[in-house]
Amino acid sequence: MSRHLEKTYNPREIEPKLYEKWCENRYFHAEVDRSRKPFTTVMPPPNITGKLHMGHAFDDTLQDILIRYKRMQGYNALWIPGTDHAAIATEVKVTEKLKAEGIDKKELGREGFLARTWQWKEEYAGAIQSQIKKMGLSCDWDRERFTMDEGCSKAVEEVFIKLYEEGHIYKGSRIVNWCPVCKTAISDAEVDHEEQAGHFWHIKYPIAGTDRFLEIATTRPETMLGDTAIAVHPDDERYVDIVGKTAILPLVNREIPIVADYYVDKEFGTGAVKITPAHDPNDFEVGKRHNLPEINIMNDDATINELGGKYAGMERYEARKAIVADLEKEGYLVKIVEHTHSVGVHERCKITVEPLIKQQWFVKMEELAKPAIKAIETGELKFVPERFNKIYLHWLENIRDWCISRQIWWGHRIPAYYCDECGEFVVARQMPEVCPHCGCTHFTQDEDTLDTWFSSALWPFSTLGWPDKTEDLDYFYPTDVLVTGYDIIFFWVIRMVFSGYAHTGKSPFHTVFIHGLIRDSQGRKMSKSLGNGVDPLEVIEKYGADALRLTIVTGNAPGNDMRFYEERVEANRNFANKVWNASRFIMMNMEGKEITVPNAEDLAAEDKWILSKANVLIKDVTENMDKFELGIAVQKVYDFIWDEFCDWYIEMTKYRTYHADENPVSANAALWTLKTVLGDALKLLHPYMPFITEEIYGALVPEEESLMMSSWPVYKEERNFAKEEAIVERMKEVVRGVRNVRAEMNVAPSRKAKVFVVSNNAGLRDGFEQIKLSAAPLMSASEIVIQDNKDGIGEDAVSVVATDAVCYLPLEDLVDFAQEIQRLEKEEARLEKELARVNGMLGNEKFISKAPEAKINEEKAKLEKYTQMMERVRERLAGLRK
RNA sequence: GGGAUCAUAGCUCAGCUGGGAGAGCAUCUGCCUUACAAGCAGAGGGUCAUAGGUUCGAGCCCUAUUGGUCCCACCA
Repeated sequence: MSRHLEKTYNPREIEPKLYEKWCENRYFHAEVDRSRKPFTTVMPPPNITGKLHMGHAFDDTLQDILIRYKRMQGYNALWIPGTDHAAIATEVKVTEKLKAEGIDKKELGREGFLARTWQWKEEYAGAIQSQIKKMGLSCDWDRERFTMDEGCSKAVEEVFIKLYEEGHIYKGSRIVNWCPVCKTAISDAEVDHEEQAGHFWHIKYPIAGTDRFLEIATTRPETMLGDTAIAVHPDDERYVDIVGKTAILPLVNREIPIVADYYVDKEFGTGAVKITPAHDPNDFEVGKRHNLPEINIMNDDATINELGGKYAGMERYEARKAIVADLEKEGYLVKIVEHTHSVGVHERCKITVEPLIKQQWFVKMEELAKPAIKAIETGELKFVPERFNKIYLHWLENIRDWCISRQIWWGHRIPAYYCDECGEFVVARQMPEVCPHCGCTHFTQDEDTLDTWFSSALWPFSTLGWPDKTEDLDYFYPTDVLVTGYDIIFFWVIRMVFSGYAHTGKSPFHTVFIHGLIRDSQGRKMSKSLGNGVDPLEVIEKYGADALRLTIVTGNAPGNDMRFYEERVEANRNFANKVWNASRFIMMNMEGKEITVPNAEDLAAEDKWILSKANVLIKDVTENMDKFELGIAVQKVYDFIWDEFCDWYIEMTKYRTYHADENPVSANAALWTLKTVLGDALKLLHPYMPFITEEIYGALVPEEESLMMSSWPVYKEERNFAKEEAIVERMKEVVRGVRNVRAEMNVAPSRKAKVFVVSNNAGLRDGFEQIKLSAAPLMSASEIVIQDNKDGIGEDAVSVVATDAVCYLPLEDLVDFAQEIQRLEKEEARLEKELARVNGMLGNEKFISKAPEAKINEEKAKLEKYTQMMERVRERLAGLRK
């Protein structure tokens, strides 16, 4: 007995109810079960800085589709959810919030600030969790994690110590990207480059002991305060004689050497470069080669420090102005040239970063990168789409050391302890008791915290219990697929892969499934400042989560960006409604009936046809999903349900179900087929539209506990019905032809007419005979008469030519002869074109000799079919023209 | 400077390993046919950016060009 479905599909009511049921039954939960194969995915942990946006909805929907699919296939599917502490990003947000409350972060102190941030974390992680639930994501809530929870923190500490002990982590003074607003060092990956209009200031430096000058050009004149040399190319004839001499730094009056270095490009500018080792990464290198002093002229907030003489205390751009003015006044400024160049900005606050020399902690990357590179070559790791292999490899092959220390409070504090006496440090799990260097017993922990990506890099195994050797880790790790956007390959994917190899000896996943970004309808990135972001929750509220999910995963190629259109969500909501109503109709017909499995011979041709179609669909969809072609897969299900199943099959069952008393066996066969095919279609659709499919399935198959826990349909050889498929396809041609004629002649559907089908193919006539009652309503036929001759068909009947058959509509009083001739002439022209094409191919000797035989036979069959059709059309035309 | 990617119907985009140009939306026509007007049945609309090449056959493969987007890179 089926349960009733409500009259209208109402996602708002259904969705939360089902999600609750899934959770209550713990369907999302996975435990170690050695009898089954695991399928594991970790959710890229969203930052606790705010609500989820469309990008998350996209990313998470893709994962949910994969997880639900694999779960139905019988895998022990585990999807670990969680959130990321997002070090700097969160610290900035909390600081802003405090500021709005009139609280200065420093007043609160480290402990107080962290307490407030944990409060913030609770609030936002909760909001994120409820959003995830709204989207229907089937992640294992019993295993929800946070990058700063106890286990993850332990993993971070373990990794830091291990890498330090192995010599992969070092502390050193290097040029780092310094954010003067966040007042912390950041990694290269956190710097965005922006093209900015700027200037080249050409400045002349006097050469000591001569009356000559050396002209240089710079985009950052204020850095001259820290110049410690001028460099020229060793082979530059213009400057050969002055290498080894010194120049006088204008305004500062410091004598600086003129050195020769291959770094300088002879062709560029004047061929002479000012060297500021403390404020430029290249100059830093040059400085090392020539043992130049490093003069840091800036404070942490990018104001000039005491080494900047009269400019001390000025903000960097203020100082720039003042210096340029002074240079001009004193005659050192040669010229100013307009120049656009790329400027590094901090991705979080968009402030221009300042390269500065700082004591920081670094991860030495060269060795660690090697296995991650090899992983692609050996195929242990692959990207989908494949083109992202290159991007990944290019970055790894040119990797630089990773600056991991941050001068902020929110994050994992570096486990290094400094002796209060001698200043030496010890890297350890706990504060040491005695200093190995001086024997002192007082220590202070390093104030710095780690880059937020340091902990996310461990996510695939820290969430499974690493560094402990847990059962979970042994069973679920390595994970299978990682789904993420191309924008964080560098930040995250690469770091997970090398971390996986370094700490577990394995790649943390075998496949990285990369997707693009969601943009607004004009193709712009969704952003807060533009106010063009679309809130997934609002869309869900209006159209339901299923419609949103379907929209997100269709209509774009893997790895490409997609534009978001509300119209598309609406169209998909309409599809949901279509599925709902079709199901409702089927269940209405099933009402009160005991449906039994029919004998094969009781199945009508149309039953076999749709079963056959569904069977192929199952195979295709499974193949597509295995290749991560999720959009293609669901498009096929969509087309099948709407076109084949609803528009053809359901329509064809109406006669039999409406006249069940005439032939109960046939009616049962129809109902059974309806139920079976709908059931399979719901299964195929379930990963994409979990809510509506679960709700319907519950009513359709109440004896089963849940659709999400049911098994994925499989292709069955015995469901191939080629003969019946062919007959129904022929009948569809007839129906289309008749409909066409009626439409063109403006005959109302209410006006039923007799249809004659004439064919000299006995098998086809027999097949048509069996399905004519089912097909009649589709063409508003009062009766379909099938015969092998034209007896009883008036000369003025309109004819439609189909493969192997002609059908006639005696529409005497409705037909305009001239119009009918025109119609047939159009048909004749179409066939002529087709024949020309086929004849062209078959008449081509090269085609015959080189094309595969199957293709040739295919074309030969077409030739025969079109020739026959042409004969009939011409015959008919001749008759009409008489 | 290097690399990726895109250019297909009015709009947004599919088109898997080469084998008769597709979808959704929009437009037009006709239908309240007892599951669905969030629907049904039809129609119009494309030199697949340009030029070569490979092939029996190219939207698809190769080369070049044009135009857009993006990523990477230390050019002072």
